[in-house]
Amino acid sequence: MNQGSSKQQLRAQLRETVQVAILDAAEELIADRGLHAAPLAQIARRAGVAVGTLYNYFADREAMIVALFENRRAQLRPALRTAIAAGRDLAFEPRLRQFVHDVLRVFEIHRRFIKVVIETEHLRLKSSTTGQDLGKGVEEVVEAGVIEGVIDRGRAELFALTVIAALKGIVLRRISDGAPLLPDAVPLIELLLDGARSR
Amino acid sequence: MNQGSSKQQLRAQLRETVQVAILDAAEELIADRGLHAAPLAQIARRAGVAVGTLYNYFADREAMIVALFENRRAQLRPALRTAIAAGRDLAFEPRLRQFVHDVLRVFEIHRRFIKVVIETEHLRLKSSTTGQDLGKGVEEVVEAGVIEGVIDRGRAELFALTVIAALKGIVLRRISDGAPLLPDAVPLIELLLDGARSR
Amino acid sequence: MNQGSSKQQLRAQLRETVQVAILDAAEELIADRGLHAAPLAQIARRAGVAVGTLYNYFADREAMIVALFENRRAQLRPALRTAIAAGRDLAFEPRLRQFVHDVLRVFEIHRRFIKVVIETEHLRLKSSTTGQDLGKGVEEVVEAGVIEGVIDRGRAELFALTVIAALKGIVLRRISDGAPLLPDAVPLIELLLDGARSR
Amino acid sequence: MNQGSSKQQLRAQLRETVQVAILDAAEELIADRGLHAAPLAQIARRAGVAVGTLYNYFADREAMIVALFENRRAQLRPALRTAIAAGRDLAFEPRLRQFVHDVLRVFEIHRRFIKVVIETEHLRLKSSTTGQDLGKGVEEVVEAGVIEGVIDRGRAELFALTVIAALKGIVLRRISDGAPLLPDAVPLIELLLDGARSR
DNA sequence: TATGAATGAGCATTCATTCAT
DNA sequence: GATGAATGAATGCTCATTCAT
Repeated sequence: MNQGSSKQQLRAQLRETVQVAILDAAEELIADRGLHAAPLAQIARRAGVAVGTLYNYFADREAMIVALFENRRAQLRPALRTAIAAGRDLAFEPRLRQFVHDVLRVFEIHRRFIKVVIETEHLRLKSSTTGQDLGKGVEEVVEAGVIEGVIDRGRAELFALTVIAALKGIVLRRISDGAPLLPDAVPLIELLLDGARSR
Repeated sequence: MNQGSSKQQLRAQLRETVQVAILDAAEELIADRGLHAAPLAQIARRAGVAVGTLYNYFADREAMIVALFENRRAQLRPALRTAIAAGRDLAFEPRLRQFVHDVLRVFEIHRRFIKVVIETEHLRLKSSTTGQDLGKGVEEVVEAGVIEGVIDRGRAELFALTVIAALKGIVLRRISDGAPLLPDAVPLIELLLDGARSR
Repeated sequence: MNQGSSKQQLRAQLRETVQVAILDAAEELIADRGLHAAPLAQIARRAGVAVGTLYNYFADREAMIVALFENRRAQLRPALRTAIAAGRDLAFEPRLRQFVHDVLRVFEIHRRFIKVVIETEHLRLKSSTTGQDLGKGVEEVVEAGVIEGVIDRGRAELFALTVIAALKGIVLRRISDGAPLLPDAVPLIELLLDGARSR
Repeated sequence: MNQGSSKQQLRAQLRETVQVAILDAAEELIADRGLHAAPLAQIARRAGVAVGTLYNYFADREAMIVALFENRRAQLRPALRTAIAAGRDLAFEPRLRQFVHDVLRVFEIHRRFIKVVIETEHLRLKSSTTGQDLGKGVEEVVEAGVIEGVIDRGRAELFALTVIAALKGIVLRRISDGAPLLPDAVPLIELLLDGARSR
């Protein structure tokens, strides 16, 4: 077997490594201080490179942010799609359970980025579509619930909105507390399906 | 009776008028474009004063933002407190209904500022306490529900979190759609208390 | 008589003064070192203002350059137009003499800027039209010579080209030598009309 | 005879080839966009080499420019010298004709570089001596005219200046129009010797 | 007090130069 | 020698803040 790597491969790997370091640094800073408090100088320092190096990887600051969102999305989207598709054969309730569970599991892996996504949502960055991906997923599942007759069509929109908002709110809180996300999956579903009244 | 105003009073009124204009302009710009896209020059222009004038009213930009948040809070807080206090004699369910209704009514009046509050929450501005005020209110009501036995203590935190998140999410959506907030009050309460399952 | 100036007038005068200082500084630096060796920091220093101040007068560097060219042109163009119009009643030869004389007199007053114009001509700045103004003038005069029968139509273009080139070349040389421009007027005309052969 | 090339010779040839490619690329870019709009990265790309390679051939950017000017001058200068020397036995008028004709013929071959030379003349690059070479030639020829009594000594400088300026102006125009240079040789000489007046 | 011009620190970006492979 | 990524100084530009009038 060819265990060695060609010079080109080595270069490409090195490039990859540096790019990953830059995007990680950017994500970290943005998550910690916000998109507008993450100057390139700091990103470069945290990534361990010079400022000019950033421009060997991205055309400009915006392109770097776009790359960050697209890179993360490339990891998140398939998982979200799988989460949506996974329960397609299930009845509404188990499907919703499954979906929320899967979503939180994915979000857990990308905590830092999820924080960034939620906190920058109001900026309506064109490259930030993860929020929409989540929205689509919830809507699809809810629509299944409507068709199945479990959810009133008239209440579907509000329900979807609430699911999305609750997910974001809880995730944000847990992330800021350094707490895990998954434990909230089951109680949240029960709350949303059966209501808060104890029986 | 002294119907006239002393020169001092006139001065004070003028000051008040200008300050209000400045804070309104700031709020408007921040709501429209974000905290970091609201330069003092634009705020001054929109307020109809010169840049230098801003510094006769506020020590610096941050102080102006603080003043904006405190000014609005001064209007919101009493209303929120009233909303909390109002239902103190009611049972949990009607109290929650009342509370959510009152909150949305207050938020409706301050749509623009509420947008600002929610969208800047992640910046953890020390002066921004409206979110906490809301949180406190929800927690107090929920606590009443726990004491009354309607809400399980173990689920209280999640329930409170969900109520808060749902309120924020729905309010943000309605504001961005230009839709009124109040129509969501009743359905939301029903959803949260009884669950999404149609019966 | 009102010898005093209103506050506004004073402000406007001050503004004018500063703007003139900036454009002069820019012209000086560009004349000395070239358009691409005149950083805003140096222009500001030479004008005795801070860098930021430049932006109170011009939108950006390019706008400043444009303003420089337009300001100078506003002074040069009328003089060139007058130079062209002045000899309209004269026969070709005296008209050409008059024209060249007038042109050199105007150029003498704006030596520094003329240097800039000639040396930046190849950059084809949209705002730099003085070269064209001169070209138009020469062509008009030459056309009069053609109509009068003094100049062959077939040689008119080359003659115009040569007049323009000679003017630029001589002017540039005299400016770089610190010599006056006018003394060349008469000999140049004689050379161009009668040829170099001594008789 | 040794018809083959040693390894060293091959190396030297390769070096030569690459250097030529680099200088050509530099000349092309500078002619098209100007000295200050020709970054090394673009020169390298156009030459088909990596940026770092440039530094194996030239100490730095300036040295590269110097090399470009010296390389071209090495081709131009002999031709100019020949042009000057060629007419040494001729009378002034035919000598001037010959000279201008020869100069334009040489310039035709090096259009691109001549454009660069004329347009960068005001930068007074130490390495750019082609303009001086031309000047020397014109002066020598004119001096012959003075000695021969055809040109007044008092008008010699102006005549020389005008010849040089006219040559540059016409050449620049023809190059920018994509027109050939030689057709202007005869009419230009007639104009300069006999004047513009048609007889 | 109101005004708006002046200031300069901070930021994004470019590009000649260096250097490890 | 060739490569191209890394470097950081230089530059244009923004904007909160200061200050003379």
